[in-house]
Amino acid sequence: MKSEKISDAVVRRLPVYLRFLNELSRREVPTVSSQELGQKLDLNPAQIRKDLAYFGDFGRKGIGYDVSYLIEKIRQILNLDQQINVALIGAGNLGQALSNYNAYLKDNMKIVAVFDASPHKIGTQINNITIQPIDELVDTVRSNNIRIGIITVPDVEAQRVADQLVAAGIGAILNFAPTILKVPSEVRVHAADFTTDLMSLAYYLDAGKEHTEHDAKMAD
Amino acid sequence: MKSEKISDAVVRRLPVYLRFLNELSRREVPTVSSQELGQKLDLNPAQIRKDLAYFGDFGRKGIGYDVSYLIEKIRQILNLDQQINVALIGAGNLGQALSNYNAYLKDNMKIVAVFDASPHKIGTQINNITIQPIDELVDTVRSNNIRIGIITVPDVEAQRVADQLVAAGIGAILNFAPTILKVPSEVRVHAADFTTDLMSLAYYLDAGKEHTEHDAKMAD
DNA sequence: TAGATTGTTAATCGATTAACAATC
DNA sequence: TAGATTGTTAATCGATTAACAATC
Repeated sequence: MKSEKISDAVVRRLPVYLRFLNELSRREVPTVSSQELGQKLDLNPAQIRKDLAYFGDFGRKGIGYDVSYLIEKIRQILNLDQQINVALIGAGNLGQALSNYNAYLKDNMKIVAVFDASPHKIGTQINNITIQPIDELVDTVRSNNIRIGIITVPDVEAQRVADQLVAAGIGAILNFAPTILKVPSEVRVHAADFTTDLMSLAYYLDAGKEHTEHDAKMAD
Repeated sequence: MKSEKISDAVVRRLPVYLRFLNELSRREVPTVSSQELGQKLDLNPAQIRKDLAYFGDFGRKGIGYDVSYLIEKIRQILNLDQQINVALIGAGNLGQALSNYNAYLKDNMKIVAVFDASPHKIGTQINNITIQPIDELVDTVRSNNIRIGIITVPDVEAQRVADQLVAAGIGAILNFAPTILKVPSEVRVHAADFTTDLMSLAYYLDAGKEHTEHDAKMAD
């Protein structure tokens, strides 16, 4: 066990490992090598070994990694050995869709509160959770030990919601709004806006279209 | 204009620039410096200048970047000076939520077809688009010049859908299913699974909880 | 034992940042 | 002109990959 600084790139790969290990576990595969993992996950085996070695010596030379043991360890690393309570702010289409993933959010993550600004949504239920007004956000986050907030409100409201999450002592935010949130450095933010993803994908499309780069302002 | 290889990191920042530039344009701000951009977007100004300089000399020394001109240029770089047709496969909750973003997808990206496997969804409308059976995917993608596919089907079906998109000649895929898709190297895939994001965020939560690392298996 | 595979060091590769001459 | 800001080179920083001794 080192105490180097772990990079974000490493942390982002851990859930990917976990997901595949869970599948192996379901199939009752007892051990797996870094080579096998690398092949399935499109990663370099050396990278996988290095990633895991940051946190401990989980493997056995000549054998590989014990699937159940590695699952247990990664869950510990990701704090998923305890229940992590999550709040969802914004009960529009996207928010409702995400709240349905509660079932998928095994591994101890759970959306336990949903907030919305719209008066006619407040009080209604969504997946057995009663939608609360945003005024109640700070109190509810505090009293329910909510550690992560998912922002699915419109663009212009995102920063205000983030401010309230911060005020309530949130640890991390997953932001689906297309805005750069300003938060204190101890609060982790991940951008999850899919329109940005789509636009960057468009860049790679020219393969099929011959890269026609004629000078439009030639006549000058 | 260089012809170096442009890294994915650079390409992913371009839509972020574009988004903020569009806002400046709306506010009728005529020019912007790399310093201002950097401050608003939490990026190093030198990085912004370098990113843009890969594609051309868009700025003016002593002045900064002309907002409208830079918007035009970034849109060209991202192929958004033409309409990019997008298909959505999987009309569940998440798929429906995303299809509502069509309005947001200014900048010339448009979901033009929606597919689903479920017989009782086929034929119904979603945002004025008739849901088609997945059998029709290959033909529709080809005949409508669809370049990007968004996968919102369940886990186990994702690879099959990806195979069909590839067969139809798709250029890029945005994958919301928690699977590593195997596709030929000329097809670009972005993972957009939010459960993975959430799990990696959980890693950063220990700040508040004192990192209690007691050996559970001491008595041995 | 022989074969396999880890953990880790060293080498490589790539991305970010600093610094500054050029110039508007 | 003086001040501001670009484009770009060089320096730094960080992440990935190769290689291999240790060892199951």
